[in-house]
Amino acid sequence: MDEEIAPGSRLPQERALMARFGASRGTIREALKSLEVQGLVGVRTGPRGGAAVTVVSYARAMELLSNYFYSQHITLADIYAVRKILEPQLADSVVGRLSDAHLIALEYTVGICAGEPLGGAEGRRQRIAELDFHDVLADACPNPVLSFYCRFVNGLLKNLAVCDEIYDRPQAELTREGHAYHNDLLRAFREHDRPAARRLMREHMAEAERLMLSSAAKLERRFLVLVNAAE
Amino acid sequence: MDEEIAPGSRLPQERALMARFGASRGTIREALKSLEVQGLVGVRTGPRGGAAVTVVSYARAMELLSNYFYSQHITLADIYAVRKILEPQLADSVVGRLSDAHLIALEYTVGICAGEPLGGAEGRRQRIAELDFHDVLADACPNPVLSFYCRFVNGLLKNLAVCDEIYDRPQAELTREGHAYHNDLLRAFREHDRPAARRLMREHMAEAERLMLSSAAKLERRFLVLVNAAE
DNA sequence: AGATATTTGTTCGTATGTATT
DNA sequence: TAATACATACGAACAAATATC
Repeated sequence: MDEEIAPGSRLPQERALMARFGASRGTIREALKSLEVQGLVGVRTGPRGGAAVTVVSYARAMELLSNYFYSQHITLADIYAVRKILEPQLADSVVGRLSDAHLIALEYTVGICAGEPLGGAEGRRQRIAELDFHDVLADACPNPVLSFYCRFVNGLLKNLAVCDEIYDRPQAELTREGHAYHNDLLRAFREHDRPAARRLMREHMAEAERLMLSSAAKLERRFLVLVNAAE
Repeated sequence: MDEEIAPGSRLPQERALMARFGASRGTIREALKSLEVQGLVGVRTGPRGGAAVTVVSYARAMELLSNYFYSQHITLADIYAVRKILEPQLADSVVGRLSDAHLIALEYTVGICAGEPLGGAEGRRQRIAELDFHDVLADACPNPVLSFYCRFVNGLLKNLAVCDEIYDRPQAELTREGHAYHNDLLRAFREHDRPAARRLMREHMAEAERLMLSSAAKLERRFLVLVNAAE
């Protein structure tokens, strides 16, 4: 029973499925398409092709769940209300569990954010790298639910329209504060200092929330000025 | 632009889509199937039928995300690590925001769990009602991310195999404690007592975690005894 | 490297079922 | 009840991709 749904195991080819279910090609293909969209199977052409059971990837889960949130109005305050409580728990959970590869990946993202605060496309790369730091932690987290929840909010911050506008302009304080906190967190992880990791992350999130909300408010005011000027 | 993706707006019929994209019926239908599985459109037959844009429902999002977690090994400890931090925040966020309908729904679930602790199918209904209490809170939560995160872990607790085994046997302490906490929470919500709501929920989750982990450990021991006896 | 066989991908024409009017 | 409009399903054929020899 378990072997039947083991990743990598292959489904019968279309012709066999047609015979098995007494359905036409089109119907079988629609069913396979459904499974494919859900990320449950992958389909290849050619000899030894066909549908094979796959593990649903994080990327696919993220895409599908994003569709749900598309119709919900999400604010920066909503996101940070969640991050403020999840991220300290995440930091706690990875203490003593970071491999050398994880530490190198963390260092790499810190390095990208080391220089001067930048705007435009370069600044955006800095912001993404900051979020990648947190993605690495989620990657090392042994709790699958906590890990997904954290990565998903990171994804929201990478894609949200409001954030794009903020990321477009240089964020001096945000960049400096973020870099300092990530450095301190890295040290805490190296020294297996669980209380410090938790505390630093809590402060980091509180500061990030403050600065992001402040930037968003500035943009809002600029927008209102433009609207008033147009009237 | 916005009106084009407004829920309820209808897509061109299949024949029109065939002309628009220069594709055959089968190809168009596979594309529509993809959108349908993602919960983005609903398709009806008959006159005034065809594909219409829909809002992705919570139920669909839950199903699709469940596929992702199917391949991840989730423990009760994982779930409660998340619930312990999310639910107090949820309780806080709904203070002063519960409608009469919400309060009635909460009362209803509390009523189901009022009697003697039961096992089997009846006991399972009690456990589900306990989780429905938390679902109502999520329903009233103004933060879409927090709301979904809480409801999803509730869904995990409703479906997890380990939980089914626990729910099958009468859980005296779990039932009594849960009923008491839900009653106290209800009072805190009525009195708009934010600190009390947060504190009660924190204690409630800590107790629930303790009792659930203890029950799971008992089942584990019983299982081991059976295995040893069989050898 | 190239020919070949295998399997999915796409198309067309047609027939059937179903909901609205 | 009958007519209409639309999705749903079928089957045969051809095109494209890909592994194997």
